[in-house]
Amino acid sequence: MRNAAARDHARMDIRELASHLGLSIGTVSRALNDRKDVSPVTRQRVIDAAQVFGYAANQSGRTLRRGRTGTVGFMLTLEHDSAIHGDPFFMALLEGLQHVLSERDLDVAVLLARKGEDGLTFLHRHVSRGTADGWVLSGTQYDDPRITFLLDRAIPFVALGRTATDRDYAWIDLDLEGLVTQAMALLLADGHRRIGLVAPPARINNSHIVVAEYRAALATAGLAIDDALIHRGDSDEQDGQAATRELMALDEPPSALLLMGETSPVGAYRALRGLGREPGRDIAVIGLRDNPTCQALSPDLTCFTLDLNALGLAIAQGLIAILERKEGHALDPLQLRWPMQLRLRDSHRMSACPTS
Amino acid sequence: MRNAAARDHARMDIRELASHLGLSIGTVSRALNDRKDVSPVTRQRVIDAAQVFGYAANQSGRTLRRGRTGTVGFMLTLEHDSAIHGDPFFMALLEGLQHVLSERDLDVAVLLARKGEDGLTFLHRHVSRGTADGWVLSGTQYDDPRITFLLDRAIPFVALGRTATDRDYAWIDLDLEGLVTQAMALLLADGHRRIGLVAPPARINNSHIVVAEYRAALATAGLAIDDALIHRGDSDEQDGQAATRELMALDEPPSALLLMGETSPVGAYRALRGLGREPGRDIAVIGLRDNPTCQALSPDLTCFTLDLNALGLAIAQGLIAILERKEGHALDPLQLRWPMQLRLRDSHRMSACPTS
DNA sequence: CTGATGGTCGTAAACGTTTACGGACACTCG
DNA sequence: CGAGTGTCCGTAAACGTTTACGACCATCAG
Repeated sequence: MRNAAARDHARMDIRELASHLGLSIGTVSRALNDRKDVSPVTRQRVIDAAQVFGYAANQSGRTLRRGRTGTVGFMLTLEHDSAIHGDPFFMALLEGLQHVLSERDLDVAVLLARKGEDGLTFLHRHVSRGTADGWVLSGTQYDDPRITFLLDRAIPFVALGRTATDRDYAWIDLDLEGLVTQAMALLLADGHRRIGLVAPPARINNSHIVVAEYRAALATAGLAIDDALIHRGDSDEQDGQAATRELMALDEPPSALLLMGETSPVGAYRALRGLGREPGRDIAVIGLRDNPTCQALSPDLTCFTLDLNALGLAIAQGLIAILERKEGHALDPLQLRWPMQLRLRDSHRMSACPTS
Repeated sequence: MRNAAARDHARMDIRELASHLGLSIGTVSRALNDRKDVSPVTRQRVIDAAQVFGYAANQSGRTLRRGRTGTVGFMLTLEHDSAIHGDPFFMALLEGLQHVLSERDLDVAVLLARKGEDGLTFLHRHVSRGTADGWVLSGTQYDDPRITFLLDRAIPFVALGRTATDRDYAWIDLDLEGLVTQAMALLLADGHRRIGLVAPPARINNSHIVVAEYRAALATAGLAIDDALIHRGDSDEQDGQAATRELMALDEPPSALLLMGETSPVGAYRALRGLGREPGRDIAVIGLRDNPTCQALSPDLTCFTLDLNALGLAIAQGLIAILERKEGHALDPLQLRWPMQLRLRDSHRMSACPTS
């Protein structure tokens, strides 16, 4: 027996709400979803009652019927691969995302891969369950099976980072080419001839881009390339420290370091001081990004700045374009290298100018 | 006409899978959900087929029927209130959470409040929609309406941080009492008599706890309390800097600083150096936590350590206990002050011992 | 007065699962 | 041989929505 008074404190039904109002569930639903075929006064009455009773349409019922969830999934594998990941204030990126998506009545859900769960398995599970209407991928690998999986199933998504595939899809990546080019130009102009590069691990796509651009910059300047000056590692603090030690132990150590990991500069500072050398005085250091961690460094780290919030906005807009495209209508996907500005601070200057 | 061949590339149905196998949907469902009344060979056949076709039960259908979502919501308001929040590596906490919940086949979804959306509105929306079976609340305020809301609706949840209510509910909070006591004992033993305190803003519950404990420590030591030495602020870098400047400008500036914000020490270092004073030499500094940001500081910051992963595990276990309790069975809720260890590094030592 | 029109609303059929129930069949035991 | 007992499976009714469809009524033109 369906009786409002007899029911306990469970969540309120649309049926219950309708009976309270003396209306049919159809009318209630139409009123709440802003559809026509409802008189203005009835509509207002329904909205008010929903407000009073704290009713909101059950997500599962609505999703089941509508065929879409109203949710965008942000996939988070808890490996510290991505450049963005380790950053606490990738929160700012989420903020930007949610800001735009809110206007379309979409929610953002950050989904966590389970312990030991492969990224593809994770995505597979959520996609076939229909957890979200669209996806934001982060931490993209050099050869990332998730991309082809989503493309094959025609699931809307935007990837944060490029991969090695030649298929067309939407991605936004940091403009690492421009970034390395700018940094190298600065160091070369300052007279540096031996520049150490600390790059991400080879499984990350960024690694290849960074190294290629580094080589190109040297070649353009007519300088020889010494592979011993190129280090690939986990792009964290520990690796930054180890890499710096390794590079400084060379017969001809570098006079400048370019560190492409978020927290690598912290380790580099530590390693340099362990060797009795002060960054910004004995050696030039350029970092990747002025994340909060690097902002704590002294002397101030010369590095690039990034408006994470704006990046989040762009991702959201790209995803919305895909979600809202018409059926047959093709769409050239968003493919954007996100520019970053070089901020000159203290760590790249040298008291004593190096001689080659 | 329901025809497998005629259907396009949409997600696979349980009906479609069943017809492929020549079984009824009931049997397929039972096989996949590990229920009895299915022969072993049939079960294996179904599982294999699901694997091959990449089938996973639609989340909405399942949730609708079962009455539970299999998801735990982690509520994230993007204000930088909480001590944990601003920390990127609150990721470690999520990792611990997911680790335990995975064993119960639960997923973690971090839900973001919309731009300008009140925390209570956000929670209200998701709870009445039935987004998750249980919730983890972070960034709890001194007087937090979310707590009473969830209690009234009998929704399972664990709060990360205490509030001012006297009702019984499950929470885990940092053991700020022990933390302040330890730090004050250390500083007092070192002969410090004027100790500056940088506390969170008054709307945060922690603020009251910290200040009370600070006062108690001074009283126990038989020292007078100078309210001018107590600063309340946003517990971020900017505020740490401003607070330090302010405290050092007093007629009798403190000889030691106790900073209860995650990134406050960064600002404090900056401010002190701006005044020509070196932390760990001219003044003693103790920070809250060795988060990645503070790990970049030099000299090394004396502060507390926290196993975020273990904290996540504890939260998950507390939540599971609530989710799995029997109907009539009462349960004394988890209420835990999480201990933190003081790590002595360099910033609390002083070359010249202060005289009162 | 009659038929058409338009505005409101109720009815019922989906959406994809899970699960209580019952049926078919094989086997065992008296 | 009959009844009882399992095992395995199919049937159908939920779960809470949205929405196509049709019914009803008032209004209005002819």
